[in-house]
Order: sequence, then structure tokens, then C-alpha cells
Amino acid sequence: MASRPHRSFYVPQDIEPKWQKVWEQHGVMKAADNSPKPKFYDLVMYPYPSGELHMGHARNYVMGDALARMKRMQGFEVLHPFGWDAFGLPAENAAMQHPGLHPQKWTLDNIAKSKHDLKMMGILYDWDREVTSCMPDYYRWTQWLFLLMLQRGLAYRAMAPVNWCPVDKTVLANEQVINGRCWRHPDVEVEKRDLLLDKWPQKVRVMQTNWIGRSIGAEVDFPVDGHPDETIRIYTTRPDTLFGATFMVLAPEHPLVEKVTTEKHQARVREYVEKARKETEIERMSTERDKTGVATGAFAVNPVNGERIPIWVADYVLMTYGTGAIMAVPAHDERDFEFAGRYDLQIREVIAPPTGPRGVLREAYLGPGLLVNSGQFDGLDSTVAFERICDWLESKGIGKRAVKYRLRDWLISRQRYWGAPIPVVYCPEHGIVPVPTDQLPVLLPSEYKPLSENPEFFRTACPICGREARRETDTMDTFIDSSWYFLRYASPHDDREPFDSELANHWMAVDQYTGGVEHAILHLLYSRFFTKVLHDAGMLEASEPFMRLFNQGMVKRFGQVMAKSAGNGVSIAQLSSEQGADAGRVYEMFIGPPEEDVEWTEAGLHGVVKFLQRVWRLVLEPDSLVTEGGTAGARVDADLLRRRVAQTIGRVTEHYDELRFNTAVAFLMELANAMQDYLQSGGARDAEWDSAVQTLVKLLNPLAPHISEEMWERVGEQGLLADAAWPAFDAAAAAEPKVVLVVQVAGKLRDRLEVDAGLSEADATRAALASEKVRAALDGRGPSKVIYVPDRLINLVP
RNA sequence: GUCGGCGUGGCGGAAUGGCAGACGCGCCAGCCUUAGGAGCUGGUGCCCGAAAGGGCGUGAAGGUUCAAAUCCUUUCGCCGACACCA
Repeated sequence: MASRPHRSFYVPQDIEPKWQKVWEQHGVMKAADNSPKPKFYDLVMYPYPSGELHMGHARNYVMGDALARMKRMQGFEVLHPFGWDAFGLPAENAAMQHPGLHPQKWTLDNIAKSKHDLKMMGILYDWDREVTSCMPDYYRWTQWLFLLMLQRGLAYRAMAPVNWCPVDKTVLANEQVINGRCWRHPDVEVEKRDLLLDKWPQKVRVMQTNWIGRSIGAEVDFPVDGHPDETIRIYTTRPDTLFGATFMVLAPEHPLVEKVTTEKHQARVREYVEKARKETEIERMSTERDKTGVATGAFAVNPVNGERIPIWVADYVLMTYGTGAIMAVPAHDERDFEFAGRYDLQIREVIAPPTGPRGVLREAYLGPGLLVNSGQFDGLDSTVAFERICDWLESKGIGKRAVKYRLRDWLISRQRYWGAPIPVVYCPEHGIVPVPTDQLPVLLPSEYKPLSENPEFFRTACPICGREARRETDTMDTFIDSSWYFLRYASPHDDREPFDSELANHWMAVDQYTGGVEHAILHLLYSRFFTKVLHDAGMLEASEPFMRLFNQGMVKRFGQVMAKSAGNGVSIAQLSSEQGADAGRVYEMFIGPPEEDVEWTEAGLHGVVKFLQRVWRLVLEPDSLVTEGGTAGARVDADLLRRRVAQTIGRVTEHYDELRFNTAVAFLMELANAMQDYLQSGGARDAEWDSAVQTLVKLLNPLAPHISEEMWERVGEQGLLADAAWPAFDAAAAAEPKVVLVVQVAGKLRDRLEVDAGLSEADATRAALASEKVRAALDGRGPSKVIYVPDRLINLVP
């Protein structure tokens, strides 16, 4: 057809590599340390380099990139760095499966592949700041920080020997010792948490709170009858129920078990303890299981009333929490109640519920109430009694208030090759000697075999006396590596210290941290812990590392999370050669709410491809969209177009800022629709149109950087779009002169009226009453009440 | 078991007290085309009705309110975390 307008087609393969090269040449995402602009630290969790990336990985990187690009255009100096959590088990597994393959080679190859994939997606980072945790210039400082913790008394080596042998049946073995060298978490930052973490997902805050497990109670010493030198120290959160303690329970590993057990009970207790020791942690922790235990034959004395109560051993009491011993109050504790029922132990009510019958309890009563059977404390409210009894215990010196945490010690050592060596030496003379910091890094030997089998590695000289000594042959948990990488980005090449305090103070805290919820507890808690320690050590001003945290949802396909192992990943190379990186980027943002898991479908991707093609035509070939004799869905004149453009600027900017990309894309589509209607309405290609085009292209840029950059060039704009200024929101230009006022009668929709914006209530009421439909609905009854929400709704209540 | 989140068209979802279903997919009709997994135009929650119009509708039941997808109570279902922490 001769009259058919010339069309140029959008071919992503022609433009994407071109712009990727240009951005790299221009150093678009390089962050300047000395910029006068306000800083914005935009961080995505650095990944474990497991191989090629696919679109399941890409989602949070696109989010981070889109935010970084917008913030740059808004005039921020953006730090958007990337790195690799490069130590870890999969590298060793790969090496074991492919003899001759070194974990380092596997890791570095994967990094190269992944880096290439990220660039193909048009995701920009300041690669000059790339951090790779398995390289000596990084783990040197991981080791340095370990020594700092050690020096500050936050890391220790348990003194008892490590017990590897399950054949060893020594009852006295100490649970904590098995773990060897541990971190001790200090009693932490819980108080300030809610104040500082208000921009964290509630879910993560709750998870961390539960994990830390702070509880308030008291420790009380119970004398042991017939053993004047021994007392059993228990921890309870219910000191108000002290008079209801009718027996004691020791954990099977408790050191006093052996001492107090009477001759007669010796055999049964030993048998029970041995059985408990053989069971796995998981078996023991199961709530499903019936509680079991044995009596020791010994008795303790309840210090409040002098009563003799039997001492039992039961595995529902854990040596690792509290003091490893409890006073059992069956009337007011579910677990003790169950145990007492099973072994026919006494149950004594000491808290009376405010309502309901007293006397025989069918289940433990856990709530508050008035104290009974409690001597001088009878009649007190249980919350008051809590404090009074604590006071009394403290005045008598037999107990005190105590706060406990559920946190376990952080076991950092791994009996593995592919990790950062723990920088410690064992000297026969001087014991544990930290490697002096000027001798760091303790290099991981290049030969791939266990460090404990590598004499060249572990044979060394004691840093103090120079005599022969042995290096620690365990490596550090990779969580240590990732607990401070965000600080290293501030000065990634610093060879004098882990990070330059001045630069770290400039960039920290991270303004936006984006990553998977699977790190909600460990990684985030450890990072907060490191930050706290470095703050206390005077190296860092920030006391919290991450201002705003976001957990993106996962990308699924065929009902399963995209994964190499599931074989359902959409590869970046394939996407790039078919629909293009931009389409993939926009699609993953449009696909659903950013925090929700989403299902990738070809149809959905296709919809986005169509959208990009339509934008291309709108911007570059608007004539091709004007149908002969075609009509617009809605008349869009220049004024309306101008308002739509202004409104879109406001809405898209706000939604990008809040990472609500799915709705932001919808707004861009609406603008494109309005522009199309404008053309169909016979709108001129004038300044108004040009401004709409320019705005659409700019707003699209963070999500679809290649196509928008190409269109920017083709319409003759100067300079890189990536460097252009973000459009400013003009509230006056966005204001609608006329609004649709919804008219309700008794809460039911009866009419819609187009009225001037900002109408007074009197005028609105008059307009509403002028409506036939409204009068019919009122049926002669005058409105006795009018609710008016300006520019939105008026409700007439008869 | 405890805690938390979520339940809206055929589908993904939008609306966080004020027009339910934005935007997109799919579907239907028309136009264009040698052709179309292309493009353009219009329609599309359900029910009654030829239409005008009306009624119903956000897992279920109840409540608060002039007004509820949104707040409260109970309940069902799905997902996630924790799981004897004294």
C-alpha cells in the first residue's frame, strides 16, 4: 500500500550492546568520593557466584539499578557497587565432582560469567569497587576484623578439649565445648531497634526479635538437701510462682546430676542421660514428643518456704539455655504440667485466675491473677508479686533479677579448605596467639587439600617466642566475610586498613538495601553486630548499617522457583537475543508486587514487548499510529495531555522511590495510552507533544535504559539520557480544573457530576440536589446530613 | 502448637476508610492484511432486562461507620517463620 507510512522497527539486539558500551566508556555509574552532591548508597546483597545468572536472580538487581539510575538523574551521588560472596561450600563440591578443578578457578570463572550477564542486562555498577571475598586483599581484612573481635573479648576459644568421639560416654561432656571456638554475642542492641529499623519490613524485625529471644526473669539458688556445699541455680521468668515449685528438673548434661544422684537411682539416671546424649538435637527439640525423665532420689529445698522437693532429670530442659536447671511449677507451666501428670508429681496452684473456679486444674493456668498459697505474698497481684519476690530474693542474697537471650554462640569455624583461614597460632609455650596484624593475610595455600593435612601451611613459628607452633587449620564461616563487605565498598583498595573511616562515614549508612528474605536473620544480624562493634571501637559513626531494607519476592516458572537445578531458569543470554534485556527488566517489574513471589510467563513478557514497541512508535513514528478515520477512546487535547504528563511525573517518581515498580509501569502505560489518544484526537505534533515524549522517555529510562537512550538520541536530544535531569513534579500543572463528584444517597451511588474542582460544600449540595436521579432516590426526603469529601464524593443522608 | 502474612474477574494484579476491578494478559466483535502468534478501533465482574435501568459482588459469618476489599470479632483456606527457651 503506497500510503503506508515508513516504519522503523525496534530491534533490541541492535541497540542494547551499543549503549552498554557507551555507558561503560562514560563511567556512568562511577561514584565520586568527593562529590558535593548528596550521597545515596544503593546496595543489593552480593551473591554467591554459583554460575550463570538467570532472570530469577535478576529481579533485585534490576530494582537496585532502576533506583540507582533515578537517584543519579535526581542529582544524587550514587554508590551502587557489586561484589561476590566467593568463599563457600559449592566451590568445593564442584571441585570434588571434577577432579583437578580448583575451587578458586571454579569461583572466578563463575564470577566472570555472572559479571557478563549483569552487563548484558544493562545493570550498571561501579566495577572499580568490586569486592571478592575469596581474594587475599579482601580476606586479609576479614582476618584483621576477626582479631579485633578477639582483642575486644568478643571471640574466645573454649578451654576444654574438643570431643569428636561419639564413643566417649563421659556424662560430664559440656555441650558448649563441642562447638570449639565461638563468638559470643554480647547483650545487644535490642532497645533501640524499633527506633532505628522503622524502614525494615515488620516480618524481618519480628524474626530478629524472636531469634534474639530476650526474656526477663530471675535466677534463684536452691540448696540441695544433704549437700551443704551445693546449690542448684535456676532461671525462671515467673518468680511470682516460686511457692508453686513442687519439683526441680536438671538437664541431662547438668554437672550436678552426677553429684546429687543417690546410690539407689544411679543406674537409671546414667542410662537416661546416655540415651539423651545419643539423640540428635532435632529429636530432642521436638514438641510432639512425650516428656520423659527420671528421679535422682535427691531433694532440693525451696528457699521461700523450706519445703523439700524432688530433683528430676529430664531432657525437656536444655543445658544451652538459662542455667540448665529449672524449678518446675506445674500449675502454671504447660510443660511442667504435662511432666507432673505423667509422673504423678504434686501440682499446687499459686496464682488464682481473676474469674472462674479455683482448685483442681485441668490445665496449667498461664495468665495473671492473685497469689494464693504463697505465704507473706498472698493476695498480691502476680505482676506486683513478680517485683516483690525479686526484691525479697535479692535482699536475702539467694537470687537476683536476670535477662536471658535465646541467642546461641556463633560458631564460626569450618573444617573446610575454601574459606578465610582463622589467623591464630597455637604455641606450646604461649597457647593461643593471634597472628600479628602486620603478618596478615594468612594466605590460603594454593594446593587444594584440607589445611590440617598441609604441613607447609600449619607449621609455623610462634609470633611471640619464635619456637615451632601450629596454625589453626579451620577456616571462617562465610557469614563473617559478608558481615562487613558493605564497608569495604567505601575504600575497596585500601591496603592499610579494612576501610577508610572517613570514606565509610561519608557513604554509610546504606540508604537502600535490597535482597532475599532468606538472609533476614543471620546475615543481617551479624552485619548489625559488626557495625555495632566497629562503632564501639571508634572506627565508624553509624551504629546501624542499613537504613531501609527491602526483601524482594522470588521469580517462579512452572510453579517452582527459578533455579538451575529445577531447569526452569530463563537465561539472560536467551532473553537478550530474543525479546531483549529491556523487555525482561520491565516485565519483572510489572509482573507483580515487588515483595511477592511472581510467576514468569511468556504471555506476560510478550505484553511488555508490545508496550515497548508501542512506545517506540509513539516517539519515533507517531504517524504510524494515526488510523485513517480512526477515533480515539477518549478525546485528549493539549491541556489534558499536559496534565497527564505532570501527573505521571508525580506518580511514577513516588512509586519508584518506594520500589513499587509494578504500579509505576502501569502509570507509564497510561501515559502512553493518553498520548495515543491525543494523536487519534488529531493533536498536533507541537511543543506539548514534544514535552510528553521527552517525559515518557525519561521516566522509562530507569527500567528500560537501552531503548530510552536510543530514542533520546534519535529524537535529537543532546548528551546521555542517563545523565539528564529527572523531570520535576509541578503540582499546579497536574491539577485538574474539573473533577467527577460521586453523589451518594444513604451511602449508595446514585449519580456522578462533573464539577469545578474545589467546590464548596454548599455548592456541591446544590449541584447534587439538582440531579434527577438524586431527587428520585431521596424521594421527597430532605437530606438531614451531608458528608462532603471535596473533589471526590458527596453523601446525602435522608 | 505459637507468631506473622495473604485470600479481589477466566488469569497476574490495582485501590489501605470515599466511584471495586487501574494497568496488563486472555477472550469477543469490527477494521486492515495474500497471510498473521503483527497492527488499529471498540467491548469484556456476575445476574435480571430488547433497552433504559436495576440488583448482587473483594474466602465465610457478624460488628463499627453516613460510607468497609480496607478497621474490629469469630471462622475457614493457603503460604512463611519459629518450635519444650523455663
